[in-house]
Amino acid sequence: MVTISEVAKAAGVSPSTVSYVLSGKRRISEQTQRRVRQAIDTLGYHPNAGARALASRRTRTLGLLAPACDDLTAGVIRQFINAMLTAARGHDHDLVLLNPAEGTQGIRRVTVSALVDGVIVMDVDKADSRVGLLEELRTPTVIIGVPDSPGGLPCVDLDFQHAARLAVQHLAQHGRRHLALLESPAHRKSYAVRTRTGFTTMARSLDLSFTAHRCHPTPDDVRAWVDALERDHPHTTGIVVQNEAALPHLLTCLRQRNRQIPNDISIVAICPRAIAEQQELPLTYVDIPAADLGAAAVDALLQTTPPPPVQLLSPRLYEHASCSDLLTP
Amino acid sequence: MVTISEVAKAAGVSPSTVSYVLSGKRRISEQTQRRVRQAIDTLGYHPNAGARALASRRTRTLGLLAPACDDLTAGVIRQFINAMLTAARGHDHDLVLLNPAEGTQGIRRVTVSALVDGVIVMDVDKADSRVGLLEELRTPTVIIGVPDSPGGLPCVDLDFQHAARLAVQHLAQHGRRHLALLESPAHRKSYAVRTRTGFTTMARSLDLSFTAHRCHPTPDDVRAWVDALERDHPHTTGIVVQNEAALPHLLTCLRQRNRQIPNDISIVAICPRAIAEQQELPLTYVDIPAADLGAAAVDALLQTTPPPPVQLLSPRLYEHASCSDLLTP
DNA sequence: TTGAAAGCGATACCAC
DNA sequence: GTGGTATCGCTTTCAA
Repeated sequence: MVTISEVAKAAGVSPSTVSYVLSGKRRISEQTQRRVRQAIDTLGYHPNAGARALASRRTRTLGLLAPACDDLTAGVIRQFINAMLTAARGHDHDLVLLNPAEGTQGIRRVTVSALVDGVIVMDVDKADSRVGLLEELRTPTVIIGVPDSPGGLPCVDLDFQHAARLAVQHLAQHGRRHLALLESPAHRKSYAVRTRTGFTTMARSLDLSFTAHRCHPTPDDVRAWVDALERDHPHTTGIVVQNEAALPHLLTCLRQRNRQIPNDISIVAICPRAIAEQQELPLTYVDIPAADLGAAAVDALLQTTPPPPVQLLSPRLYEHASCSDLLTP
Repeated sequence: MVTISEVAKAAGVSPSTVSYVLSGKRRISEQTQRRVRQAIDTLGYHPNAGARALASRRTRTLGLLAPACDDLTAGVIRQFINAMLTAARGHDHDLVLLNPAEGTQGIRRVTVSALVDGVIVMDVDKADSRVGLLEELRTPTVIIGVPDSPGGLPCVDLDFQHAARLAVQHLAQHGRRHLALLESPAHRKSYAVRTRTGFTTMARSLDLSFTAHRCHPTPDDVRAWVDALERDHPHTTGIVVQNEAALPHLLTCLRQRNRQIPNDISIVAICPRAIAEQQELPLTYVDIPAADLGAAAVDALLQTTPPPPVQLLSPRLYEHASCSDLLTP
């Protein structure tokens, strides 16, 4: 193992000088800097993470509490994780995965054992028990999502309310006056509620009829959801899909029933672009910009300036063939 | 921050005693142990990770190099990650995510900076540049997958050759004598090759006709794949799907062409159970036991006894409606 | 512009 | 069965 002293010796300087070259916290002459960097390169020196953390009281590591889902939403989560990993590495930080199964204790452990400098919490419930603990621990924290009482913890999220409004507005502009919202079963999550709020308020204000129901992303449940829709709201001509995992099943089901998209029924999904593009037909969608959100979360955590309490990214709608105005009412 | 000395003081013992109570490397009287644990609990003590790593030269952290895919295979990857996280925590270890984008330098960095005690590498190519580096670094490593020249690095994987044989055998038993293999585009991965090998050898030995082609998991490409199949091998009555992300598109496509499953054509997928069960019909599948594989990898990394060079888990086939013998040839 | 040295908090060896 | 303490490799203050 090559240490800072060896580098110092090789460069003919003291260990502290090497340290300062690395941290940039002191002016070092060009000369010396070159010699030190030279030595670092030739010896292949990397500072010992433990020693560095011990001395500086900073670990350069972030904890990430991500949901443990294994269904189709995994793709979205994965995009978030990738984005945050890239952003963290961009700030010369590492990412350790926290186990959701350990709940609140896991967070406590990594923070009080000084394994991480901060924590990013995804997938918070509207009323989330972890929020209280995080505040109390006074560890830098960023939440992806917006719990009912963030209690001072900075939140980063897509403006789902706005996203739903965009979707409704778009459908209305294309002549759809009877809408349905296909919701995910995650009714405890704030994004679900905010989406529904945006959906209903916009539908009301445009004087549209509407209905909204949750549905598990399984073929059977989606079929049942469509059954119920056709029975109770047979005039529905537009569907907003908040439950991205249900998309393939929904499209399958509608096709089996010979419901033409967009002629018989239009669809606007609220989901990441990658998901929308994997579907069997070109979907009009409001993007969930996972990469931007992940990067924003990491930046908020690492910035020296305190981040805004709630940072809602503006949604954008991408128009494709699943909603256009071929309909002749 | 509560330190080991404070715990020691509170318990009326020396710091070393506290350390030994925690590590169990020395016999400590019941009495003392109770007092120490008591103090630990009331003070909420967790040893400082950096200090511990520095003194013990072990970080209790594992590096995980997972592929950064964001498509449907993300679900599989996520299962692996969950399994490994759980297994690692079960051994009182943490997991840091390595950035595939940093390639070989990332591995070097975390090992020489003593951020991790070992590395798990997923998604290795048949000929993978990282293998050489890992050997040279002499960091404990486990590979999930089997590169052509593991060069002494332990490998853990499903026995894909056997898995493909199971699938072929099953189709043959149900009267299918003309088979196709729907491969993923990942022809550089060893599992792809091993699957194909198992497929072809078993098909030959059972005197079946067969064909195998790669396909991107997009609706269009799958449709083209089916087109080619119907044109060049119109008698095909059984498909083995190695490309799990293409499954939904394949099922969609076959349905659109009124090809009944399993009467007209049978399907056996090689994929994790969770994927198989998300499809629109009950698939017969050979399970990729991500949880078992992940756990096996972590165990291999953390066991004191050197792991076997190549550990191939036996596949198991689960029978459902996508392959049964309703066919009357 | 640079060096010396005092910690950081745990481990594990040497004593008893 | 327990205590004292040198040590791990780095950061950062104090001094020059």
